[in-house]
Amino acid sequence: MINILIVEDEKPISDLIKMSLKSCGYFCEAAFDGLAAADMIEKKSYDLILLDVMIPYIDGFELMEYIKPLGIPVIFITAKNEVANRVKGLRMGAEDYIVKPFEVIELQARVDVVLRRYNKADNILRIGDLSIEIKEHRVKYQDEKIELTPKEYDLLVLFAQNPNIALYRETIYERVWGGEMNLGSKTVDLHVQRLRKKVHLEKEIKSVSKVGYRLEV
Amino acid sequence: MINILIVEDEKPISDLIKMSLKSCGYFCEAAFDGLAAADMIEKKSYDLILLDVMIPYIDGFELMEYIKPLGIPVIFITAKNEVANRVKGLRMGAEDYIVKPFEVIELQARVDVVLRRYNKADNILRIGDLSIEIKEHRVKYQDEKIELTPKEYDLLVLFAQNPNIALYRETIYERVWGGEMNLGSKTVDLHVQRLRKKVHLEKEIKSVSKVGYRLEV
DNA sequence: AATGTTTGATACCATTTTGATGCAAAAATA
DNA sequence: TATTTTTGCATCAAAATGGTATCAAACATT
Repeated sequence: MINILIVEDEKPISDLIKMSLKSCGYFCEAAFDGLAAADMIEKKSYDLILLDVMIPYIDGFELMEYIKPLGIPVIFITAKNEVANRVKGLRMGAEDYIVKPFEVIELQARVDVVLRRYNKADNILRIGDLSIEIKEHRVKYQDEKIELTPKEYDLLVLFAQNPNIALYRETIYERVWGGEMNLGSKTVDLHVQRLRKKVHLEKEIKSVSKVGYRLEV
Repeated sequence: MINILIVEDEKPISDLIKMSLKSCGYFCEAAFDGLAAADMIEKKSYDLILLDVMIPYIDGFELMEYIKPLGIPVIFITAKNEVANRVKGLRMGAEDYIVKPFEVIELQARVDVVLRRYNKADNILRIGDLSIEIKEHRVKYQDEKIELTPKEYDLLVLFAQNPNIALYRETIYERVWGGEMNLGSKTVDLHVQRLRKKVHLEKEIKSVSKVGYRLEV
């Protein structure tokens, strides 16, 4: 779950952002001044911070200095006429900025881009203690690397992308191997067995009689 | 020297950009339509492309598809009322966009940010005891100079700029050699072997079965 | 032209990946 | 419960893949 902190003193704007990002599946929290924001950042690690420059107590730039060493990406929120602030923000290491008033869809696109850049957005799939890093093409079970063969990896990604859905053998074959499955082939079964063991999902990958398999999470 | 390509059909704007980036120490070239741009990109490798969407012959989005596999960052240039285009550009993988008419200083800031992000500005890349001095085009292993051939060097830089990312053989070929890889060619493998030995990254450059290679740091 | 370097094709080997087979185990069904 | 169907799993051989040595063409340098 991706955590975004919105630091913005104008409540209507803060609410608008929160709503629109929630609708993209992100979890958001709001701070209405710099002090509150600093507190929240200390307590919890966020994946992204949306930061207005003109906020009470501690301004956005000061807060930025504090955030920078943490390596959390920041998108500045600035008013239309604040070119100098925008530039300053970028030079200070902000990933991006957005100008008030903004189109919601554009905000979403920018957030997606920054998260993608930081490998936060859908790059990591999780199933319990198992994590699949897509770009890295790497699978870990509690920080311990697991070596998978290409077919096993593809199969695992397919399950991870379709949790709780019963997948027909034919569907699995088509998606992982491509093309039609020979009638009576046990290729899929075989690979499921091997995968189950390697990634400790013996319980979770259930067989569905007559159909195929389902990953339960 | 950093090379920037400006793809923009309005001459005054193109000139303005060129002048302002030159004053920042960047080397700039201009293309006034999509076709010309495609030609230039083929001939030479740029560090950054500024791309207007509305250009003759081949539009910016099409061109973007072509640039994408090359791994060259793109900043879109859009008109004020083209929100949809901006969003589309970002979703297609643009690093950023800038809205016409823009403040010169802001353009400079954005260019700097993108270059920094791609480690183009930042001169020394490090992988353990290995250091790559980009400007000097020099590689050292614990102060001892290592002689690399041009292809080996490019390959190493590609890995260094994409640590922990699994790179497909096809991607590697496109980025280092340019153009399509012949099916079944072992050119990439061969160069990876030679590079591994020369720079003592036998352990770190891992092969990813059926995919390609990943530099682990 | 002669030399050395860079590059990529080819062939070969070791290793890994793969899927077929047969049978045991489990589950579904009568 | 008995029977049938389906799934789990060990074994093994074929196929695919990556690593390596060799070699010749392309290229630059003298």
